[in-house]
Amino acid sequence: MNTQFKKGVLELIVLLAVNKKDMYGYELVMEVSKVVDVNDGTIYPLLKRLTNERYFETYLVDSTEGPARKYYKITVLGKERVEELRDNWKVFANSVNKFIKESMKNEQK
Amino acid sequence: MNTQFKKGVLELIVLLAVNKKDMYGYELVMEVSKVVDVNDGTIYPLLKRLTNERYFETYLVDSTEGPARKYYKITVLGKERVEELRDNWKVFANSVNKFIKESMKNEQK
DNA sequence: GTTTAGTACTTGACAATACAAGGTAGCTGA
DNA sequence: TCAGCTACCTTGTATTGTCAAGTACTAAAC
Repeated sequence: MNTQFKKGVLELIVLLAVNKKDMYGYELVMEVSKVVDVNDGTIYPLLKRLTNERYFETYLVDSTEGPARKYYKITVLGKERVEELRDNWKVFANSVNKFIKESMKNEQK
Repeated sequence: MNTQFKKGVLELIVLLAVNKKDMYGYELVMEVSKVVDVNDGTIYPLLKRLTNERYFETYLVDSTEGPARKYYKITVLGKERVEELRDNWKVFANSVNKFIKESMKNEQK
């Protein structure tokens, strides 16, 4: 998996996941891993940052399977951020795809 | 424009452009700018890196409009790299798009 | 003939983000 | 009790893009 492609996109994926439903860190690692390979040491600092930036709020819930789970819940600000990033991504991905198509028309032999 | 999205993709775009035809640095800055906002101070170091990694070869051509132009020409290794990155990008972009679609189905109100 | 605008490239300090590796600690079942 | 899973967190490092500054060449305007 190309590490560089992930830059910035992980934030979008995490926001999208939490936007769908409240999730705890470990659960998010599993969920996000379905889409892109990701290390848990990448997710936790990201969650912290997004919480600091007021996109998430957190609450603890006891678990019978281990230590308490820290759940992340999206805020109004977070919802705005999801939309912003989602739009940015679409525009970006479309321009890249367009450029790829055009450059495949006449490659050098 | 989201800076982070660009990471890694810029390499693909530059490779695609040079794969299409030999180009000089300044020309590439203009060409790539059509797709994504980019700083010329970003492109030149990237070209140097890609040349060091044997994806490009270079040659100088005099110009009547300023200093000599350093042209970049793609190598066999570079062509392989283009294909690899292009495939990686497609897989990556598709998974992200799929995840976006799925998460839009049932967002939290 | 000197200034100006545009072309062309380089360098170095900096910021953001992902990864690897490591640590802490709770719970369950053998 | 201790192995294995769950759950969370931190630190050091590498990669890559940005920004700012600078060098230098040419043509055309003045």
